[in-house]
Amino acid sequence: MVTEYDEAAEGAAEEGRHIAQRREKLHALRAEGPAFPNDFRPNAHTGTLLSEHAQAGNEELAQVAPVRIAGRLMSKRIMGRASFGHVQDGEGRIQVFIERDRVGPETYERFKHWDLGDIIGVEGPLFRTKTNELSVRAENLRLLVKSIRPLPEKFHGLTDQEMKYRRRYLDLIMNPATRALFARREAIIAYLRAFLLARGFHEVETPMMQVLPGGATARPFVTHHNALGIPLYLRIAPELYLKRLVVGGLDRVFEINRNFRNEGLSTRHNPEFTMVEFYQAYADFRDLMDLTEELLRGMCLAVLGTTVLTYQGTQYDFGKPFIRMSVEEAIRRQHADAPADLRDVGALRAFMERKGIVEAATLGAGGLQMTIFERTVEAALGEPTFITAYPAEVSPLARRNDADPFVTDRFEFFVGGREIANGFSELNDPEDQAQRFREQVERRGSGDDEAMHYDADYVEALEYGLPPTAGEGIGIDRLVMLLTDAPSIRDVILFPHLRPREHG
RNA sequence: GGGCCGUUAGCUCAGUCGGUAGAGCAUCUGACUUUUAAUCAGGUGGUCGUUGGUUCGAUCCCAACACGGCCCA
Repeated sequence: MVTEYDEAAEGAAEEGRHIAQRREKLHALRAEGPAFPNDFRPNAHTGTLLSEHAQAGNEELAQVAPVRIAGRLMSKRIMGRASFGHVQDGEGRIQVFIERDRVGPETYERFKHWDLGDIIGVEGPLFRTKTNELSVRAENLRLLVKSIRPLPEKFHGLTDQEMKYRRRYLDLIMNPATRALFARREAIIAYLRAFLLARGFHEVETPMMQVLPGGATARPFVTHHNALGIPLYLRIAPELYLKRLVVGGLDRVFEINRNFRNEGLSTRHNPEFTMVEFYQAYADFRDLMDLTEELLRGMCLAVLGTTVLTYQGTQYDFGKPFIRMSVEEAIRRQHADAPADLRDVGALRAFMERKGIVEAATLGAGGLQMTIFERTVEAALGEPTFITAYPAEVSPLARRNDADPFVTDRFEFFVGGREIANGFSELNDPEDQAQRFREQVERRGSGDDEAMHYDADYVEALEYGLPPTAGEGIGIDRLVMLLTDAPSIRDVILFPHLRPREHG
């Protein structure tokens, strides 16, 4: 039986000698006065100090006013009546030099019993040591927070993947690379937001809890609203709400937020993931391909400083024009022996049998094409590539192509064999939309629990008139993986979902 | 869902061809006023993932389970 994670019980069971010793030190502190003071105000950060005084020698440093820094004690080297240590704050770490005769014997004695991980405040002038390291010569020294749990070992740090994910704070304390990765994630999202705002898009928030889950084909999470006595679904996509806003006259909208899909956990899937979706009226899927190309190229340049990125040992060039080809073209390019008629169900099934691809019996030609594409083509799409002309059968919200109604005006964007974005000219014909929903409901009836529901409220909105619009979604986590060379989606999500730990 | 690998001290790991375990760091005591994985001397610390089985005896062999990692679907 899965029991709720009992932190207190687990903590007590884990407490060994180290924690007991530190607890005793904390109890001693309590006896002396407030053990968790909050009156120390640093006036500097380590990273800034290090960069501002990178060139300064001791003569220049003598002219600089004393600094006050605060942070975690990460190393401690006691050499009799003087000691060195490193203090780490949000920007990095700086060395502090502590002399008994300067801070006084009482403070010095206390310092000797502080532990790695304790949060301290240090005040004093900057100087350079014999080995030329910029350091703070402590004049005042205070313990601000007693840490009662020991940090991971200082040299190897924290390498256990599970613990990095479960106790991300430790990962952030111990591994500067983790902090750098999430800083880059922040920069990517900031760039994206600035890019869209600069082009007149409005940032909005739409419901995360929905009466009908829609906008994508995926299984939702279900929750329950007590007062209303109804089930509510965590959204699988914001799409249908964003398009309602376009009906309402917000011609350009976007939302950056979480979606929830009830799927397995893997290096590429987290049940909640971050997407940006944006909609632009009076534009089509081609306009969005151009926009996407500009966005990603600019983002690479801004975030990486280059348009050539390396992911897991392979280079991808975002500087040259992205490849564009249709689904059918891509299948033909991959398979010299592909059927002459890629829309003939019999021919497709025969082909799949030859290739050993198993598919659901209910699929039509479009669905079969997509199965072939997903199983055999996707992984081979290395360089930045737009795949276009997706079958209408698998694109229930996309506008049909005027010349070829078998396909829709839709694209997906791939790099390194992975789907990063999905966009299309929106279906704004309410009668066609109603028909597509009916087909989805039929599919749902025959056992496809990822198929969509009939959203009458959305169809009604379309009946007021949705301007010709193009929309797109970009998976932020996968994009961040790409731009940070992260092998797992868990590396780019601060608190990825893991199976809860059982105990007892 | 399937395959492979892993789980030993707070952390990083070694090890036992079956006889209840070691190192480094951390921690504790002592020495040391420019060190930086500080150094030197001494000490403490483990139900070896869980549950069963085999055995005189299991951390080691076997099975199941749990959790994680990688690969595949």
